[in-house]
Formats: sequence, C-alpha cells, structure tokens
Amino acid sequence: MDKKELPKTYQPKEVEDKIYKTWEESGFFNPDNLKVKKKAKKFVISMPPPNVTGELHIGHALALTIEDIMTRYHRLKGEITLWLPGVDHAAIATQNVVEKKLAKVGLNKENLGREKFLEKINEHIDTTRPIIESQIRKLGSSCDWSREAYTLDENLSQAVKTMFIKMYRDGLIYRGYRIVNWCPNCGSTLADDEVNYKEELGKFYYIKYNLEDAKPIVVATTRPETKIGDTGVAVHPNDKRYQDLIGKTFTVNLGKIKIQVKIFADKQVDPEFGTGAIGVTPAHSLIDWQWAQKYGLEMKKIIDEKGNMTSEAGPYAGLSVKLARERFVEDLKSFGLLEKVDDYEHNISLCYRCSSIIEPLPSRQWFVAVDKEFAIKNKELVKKYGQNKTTLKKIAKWAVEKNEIEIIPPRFKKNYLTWMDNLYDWCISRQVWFGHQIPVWHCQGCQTVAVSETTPATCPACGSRNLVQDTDTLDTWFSSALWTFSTLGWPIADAQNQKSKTCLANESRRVKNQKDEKEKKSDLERFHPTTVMETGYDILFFWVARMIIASYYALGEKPFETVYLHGLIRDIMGQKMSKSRPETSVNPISVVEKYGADALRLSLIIGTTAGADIKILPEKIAGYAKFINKLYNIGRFIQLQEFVSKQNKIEAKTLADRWLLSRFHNLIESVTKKFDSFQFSAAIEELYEFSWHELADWSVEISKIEKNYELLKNCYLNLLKLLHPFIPFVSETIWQSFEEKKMLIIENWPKAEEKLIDKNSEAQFEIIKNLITEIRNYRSQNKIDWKTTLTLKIHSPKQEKLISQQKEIIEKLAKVELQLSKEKLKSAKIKLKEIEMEI
RNA sequence: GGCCACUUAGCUCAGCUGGUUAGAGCGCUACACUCACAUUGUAGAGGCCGCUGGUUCAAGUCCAGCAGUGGCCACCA
Repeated sequence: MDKKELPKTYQPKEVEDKIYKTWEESGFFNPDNLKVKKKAKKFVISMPPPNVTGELHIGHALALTIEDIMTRYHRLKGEITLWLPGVDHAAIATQNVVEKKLAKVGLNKENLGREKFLEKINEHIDTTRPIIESQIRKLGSSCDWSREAYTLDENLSQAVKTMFIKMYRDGLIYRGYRIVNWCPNCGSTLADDEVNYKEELGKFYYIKYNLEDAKPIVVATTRPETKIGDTGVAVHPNDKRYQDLIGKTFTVNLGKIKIQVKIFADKQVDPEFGTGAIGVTPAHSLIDWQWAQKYGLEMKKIIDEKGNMTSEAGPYAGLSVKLARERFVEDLKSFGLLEKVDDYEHNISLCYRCSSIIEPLPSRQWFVAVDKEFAIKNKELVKKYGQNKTTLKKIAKWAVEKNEIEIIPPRFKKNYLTWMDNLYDWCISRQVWFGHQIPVWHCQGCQTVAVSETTPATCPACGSRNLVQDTDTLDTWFSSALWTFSTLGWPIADAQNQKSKTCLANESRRVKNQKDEKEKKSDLERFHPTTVMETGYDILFFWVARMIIASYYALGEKPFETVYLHGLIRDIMGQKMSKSRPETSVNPISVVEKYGADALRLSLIIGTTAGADIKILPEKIAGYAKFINKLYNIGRFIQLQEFVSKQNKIEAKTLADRWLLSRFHNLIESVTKKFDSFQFSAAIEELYEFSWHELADWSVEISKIEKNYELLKNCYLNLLKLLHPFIPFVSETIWQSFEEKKMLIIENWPKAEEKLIDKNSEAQFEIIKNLITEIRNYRSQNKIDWKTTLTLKIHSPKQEKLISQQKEIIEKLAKVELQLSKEKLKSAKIKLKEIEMEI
C-alpha cells in the first residue's frame, strides 16, 4: 500500500490549483454529468455577473463563497445542480474606466471614434475577463464553465433585442421628451436610482420679482441661475398674500434679462417654507416639469448637455453653470433684486459612477412604462394572479407580496415594496458607446422610427433606403434584467421549444451515456425558474427588482424562488471599502495566496448573517487557517494508525463510541436543517465546534486508549462531507489522501440515523468529561505538573458503576490512579453532582 | 421628512418561533515542547445582553417609550 504520508502542516498553495483542476476536468460542475436519481430535485443559481471593469474585490469573494456553499451542498444531496457563471459588460462603468486609461496616454473617445474606442474597450476586457475567471476559480467556485455567459454574447444580445422589440410592440417601451437625470461628465442620462444624494451646506437666495401694477413677489431658490429659465411662479391656493396674482402672467426684469412668468396655485406648495412662492423652471426640475404639464407652462432650456448655459440664457450664454450663477447673483445684487442670502443645508444630486453634479434636463429618450397595462399570456399565471391584465409594477409587487418570491432576510420585502410604489417610468437609453445599441432605425428622409432586429432595407413609411441606427445604447441593467433566462438560451431555446420538443441548446453540452429525456429539453425548460438568487442588498432595486419584472413579462414566470441577500463588507472603521482607498480594503486573492481559499471562505462566513454588514479583520482569517490545519491533522493522525481491520466496520463498542456516534448523528441532523434554512454561519460554527472540541479533543484522545480507529475514521470521513461546502479544498485533499475512489465533491450527503442518537450515552459520557475536567482544573490550580500521577478516591454510590467502567479513560486523560470508595470521604476536595473526590 | 436595522465579554460578532448557571473566535492570565498538530495542549479570568417601563410563571429574546449608531427611500423649491 503506497500510502502517501501527508506533510506535517497543511499547505493550501501546494494543492488548491491542482484540486480545482481535477474538479473542473471531472465535469461534475456540469449537471449533465451528475448521476442523479430519477426524481431528483434541481438546484440552480445564476451567478451575479461581476463587471468586466477590473478585478474582483472582497465583496465578490463573499458572494461567490455563499453561492458555492449552496451549490456544493445541493450537489452532495444528489440534486441536479447548476451554478451558471458569467460576466457583465457594465456599459458606462467599463467605458469610464477605459476612458480614464486612455486619458493617461493623451487619448479620448471623440478623436478615436466609436469603432476604435470600442476596440480599446474590448482590449481592456481581454485582459480583465481572464483575470476575473481565474479569480473565481481560485476561490473554489464550482460553477459550470461550459455554460459561462457574457452579456454581450450573441444570444444574450439577441435576448436584449427580442425583449426591446416585444416591449415596444406591447407599448411598454416608448420614446419621450421629458426631464431626465443628465450627467454632464459621463455625457449620458441616468436612471432615477443611479443618482446619489449628498448633503451640502449651500446658499438660499431670495430674489425679488418686480411685477408691473402689483406688489413685488419674492422667490427663494438654491439655484439662482435656473431662474433665467423660469416660466412660472407657484403659490398655495389659500395663501392670502398672493390671491390677486393667481392666473396672471407678468414680465419680470431680472437685471440683464427679462423673463415671463405665469402665476398659478397648487396645493403641493408649502406656504410656510421660504416665501411661499416658488420660481418654476420646467426644463430643469422634475416637479416643475410636472407642473408645467398641468398648468400649461412653457419650457425654456437654458442649460445644455455639457453643463453650459444655452443661447436662451441671453447674456449668460456659453458660461458654465457655476460661473453663470456667480455672474447672475452679482447682477441681481447691483440691480437691487437680491433681497437676502441665507445659509441652507440641502441635498445635491450626484452621478453614482463619477460623482459629478447631475443636471436635470429635457431630452428625447427611451422609457419603459411601468404603469401601462399588458395582457398576461401565461394561463397558469393568470389563474394565480387572478386577472389577465396587469402592469409591470403591479406584477412585480404581487410576486413579493404573495411570497411567490421569498426574500431573505424578510425585512427587505418592505424595502422592495416601497421602492416599487415610488417607481416611475425607467429611462433606458444611454448616450454611451459601449453596450447594446438600441434596435431602432431612424429614417433620414421622413424621420420615421423603425424598430427591428436587423437594419431594415427600406423605411416602412416612405421607402427611403437612408436609415441610420440610433446611436444610443441601453442601460446595462436592461440586459442584466434578463440574466436568469438569457443565460439559459432565451429567446432561441424558447422559439425552438415552440417548434419542436427535441432540440438541444448546445451540442457540446451533450452527455454521452445519458440519452434520456433531459436531452430533449432545453436548458431554459430544465433550469428556469432558477432556485436562488444570491446577491448584495445594495442591488435589490437595480437588479433584483428588474429581473422580477423582466421574467414575469417575458416568460410569465418568476426568475427565482428565493432571493438571499448578503451584507456589505466594511473595513475596520465601518466604512464601505472603496477603490479610492486601497489601503483599507482586503484583496481576496492575496489572502488566498497567504492563507488559502478555505480560510478566506470561513472568515467570510463565520459570524455573519443574511443582510448584515461584515467587518473583516486580518486576524480572523489567520485564525481560521489554524482550524483548517487542525482538521487536516486529525486526518493525518488517523492515517498514521495501524488498523485492525481494513474494512470500515462501524461498531460502537464503548460508551465513548456511542457518545461519538450519537453526537455525530445529532450534528448531521442539525447542520442539514441549518443549510436548508440558509443559516450558514450557524452550520459551520457547529461543525467547527464538533471537529475541534469533540472529535479532536475527546474522540481522538480516547482512540489512543480504546483503539477504535475504524469508527473514528468513519465519522471523520463523513464529517468531511459536511464540511466540504465550506472548505472544499482541504476536505477534498484529505479525502483523496485516504485513497477514496470517488471524489468528495460528488459523495452522498450523510443521513442522520435516529437509532444512533443516544441521549443516555451522551449524558453519561458528559459526566466522565466533567469529571476529567474537574481533576485537570485541580491540577492547574494547585500547579501540579503532568509528570505526577495523582491518587484519586471517589465516592459515588449513584455513578460508581459508570466510573469503574470508564476507569481507564479517566486515569489516562486526567493522569490519576483511581480508587473507588464505598464510604463517604472525609475531606472531599472536589465535588460534582453525586460524586465526591479526594486527592 | 418616511421607513428599516443595530446597540450582548477588551475587539469582531452568534444567539431561529421567549424556558435550566448567556455563547464563539481573537485577545488576555497561568501552566505544559505528553510521540496528529506550537497554525499545539490543559486550565482560567472576563458580560446591570444601551436605558426606562410593560406583558408573562418565565425576557437578551415579545410590546411601548427614550438615547446613540448605521443604512435605505423621498427631496421643500
């Protein structure tokens, strides 16, 4: 028997890459290669695709670890397990990174042109994507690489087009001219939830509007320069001060420029705030724009897409917003129109990508209508939902309200629902070059808009051949919204299913020897809806909500059964880790290099719960590396023993054996329950406790006395299965060093056997443990070293039998010579329940 | 302004549907290189479970109020 002796300590660096390679080559990451029972359940996770902007951070490591734990657990349980990996093109984010990179060598996208610039982006991705993929592997992620997806893959791009056109035809996508969030720096629109707010101490300007034939009206504002674009003044209908002005239109002289304002009343105005009169700027404020619609005000665009004043701003045209403000305020002052200036704390809106100040601007953009009705085509859904018509917003609310989709932790359910309530039409067009170009063609002859998958030969309206594709691209979240099903082959698989039930999504995914029904079904049919969506709570709205909307709309079914939200990783100061402060962040890959992936995984999981933020400390990681070494050494110890029999005969011969088996089967039951209820931290803590403080501290020590190594080995090997989801590398390494033929990754999850759970033996053994601990304590307190053997007299009529049976264990583990006394002891120095001891 | 969390040992955090002396890791103290492991072993110290009331036979756990911390949403110009 050429048993390879294991080195004294575990060396993750030596084995991890090799082990990963054997897993990957085994094909077991692919559900098609798993041998499963006929009625096996499925378990599917779509990996939240990391952005191809750069390398993975510690947050990705957390997500991948949780996902891998779930995946490995379900695979061990014998389920048809698929974890589908992928990466996201991350449109604007990636474009910004590449732009910054180019700026360093004096290049910009304008002088490169669209095509060249996109080439540069793809070059960038050619370097980042392999790094990301290798990092995912380094963490031990057991995902099915044969199904890896990229949001710009052909099929996924097709999915985007199909979805856009479907929604357009249903009237759910429309083009509109209205106020959008504009980032002058990115040169693009942003969705409402892509705007961040920051508190800032600013000024509150009181500007006097002189009205002919009436008292002047004073308007308060934080943005005086926008008053140049005012076309109205809003007051409260009951405000006595302004009663006689309501409904009238005045020309107001603002020093160097004149404006025309209509005075109107609306209940939304707070008469207590400021002067009770609001200057209304329809072109540069959403609420003002809404008023403009309601009261028929004109819209005057005075700020352009670069953040400069337009020609409408008269003498201020061409100035930046900031400069225009300074000049305008000076002018107002010199004309005596500035009544006063107060300090004022208010929120400014910033771009979530580049932190530039957002300018609300009127612009012609594409929107998704969230409140417009459409027909539900899926009969089952109609039955469940109770109606055959709905809106995107309603169906997405319904799904979560009725627990069609479960959110863990449940408190985020409320968050989700209020967000849905506040949802407005979603602006999906971006003036970004990198991404899915909008499948819309504009006729240069008659300006007709043609929506089509490919370039139309002629304009459907005028027959012109001069058609140009819309230069805008789609919000990156539009393609992410389709992720759970676009990665499984929609819409192609879907279309093929309609035609024939015998198609296969991909020839390369065929299983050689399993030509059964699963070959006839597409991935989409087999794996959608997915089982769990595991992601950070920070993208609940950006992503999770939109996947729910998209899936119900496109497929008439939920995208996933359960949403598991993990927390955000923070540094020691409790701050969000940021790329701008690299010294505060923990690089997952250097941790893997130093301590191994298993130690990193444990430190990310232990002591954390769903939705709670995590502070990561370097000492924590080092601590768990010790546990892994400990576990490894138990295995090493077992391998160094001479076995009486070569078969794994599991036989509980002694009390200690019965205790071990009972504790172990208890553990199986408890850990399984915890896995099933997403309590991963609790599960691994229990496993840790058992491994170290029951198995290693007691069973290993007792095996040196009682020599039942077979039982020890059996429990240990089964324990490795329970530990495998958390620490795949070390468990597989040890497993294979035991010359087991089957890989641990596809072993069977142990089953708890009721008959082996023996509370009586546990209680009895507990007495022995306590007895030994008490004696050791006595030793420690009296500074008696371990070389001295003590004589111990015990008087215990009730436990006498037990103690005499366990005499050898007590004597060896406590280093005593034991004498049982029938009589009461004169000076019992140690007392336990029903036991007196004298030394 | 609305909503949601959090506050437990020096530090980082567990404690699910209320039930015996409140747990873990790290750190700390003392002792021990006992042949799997010094990435070790043995033993130990350390907690008005934020504050104040209430419900209950019983509360870290449920309810109310207060204080502090953090987050999300809205964005009153």
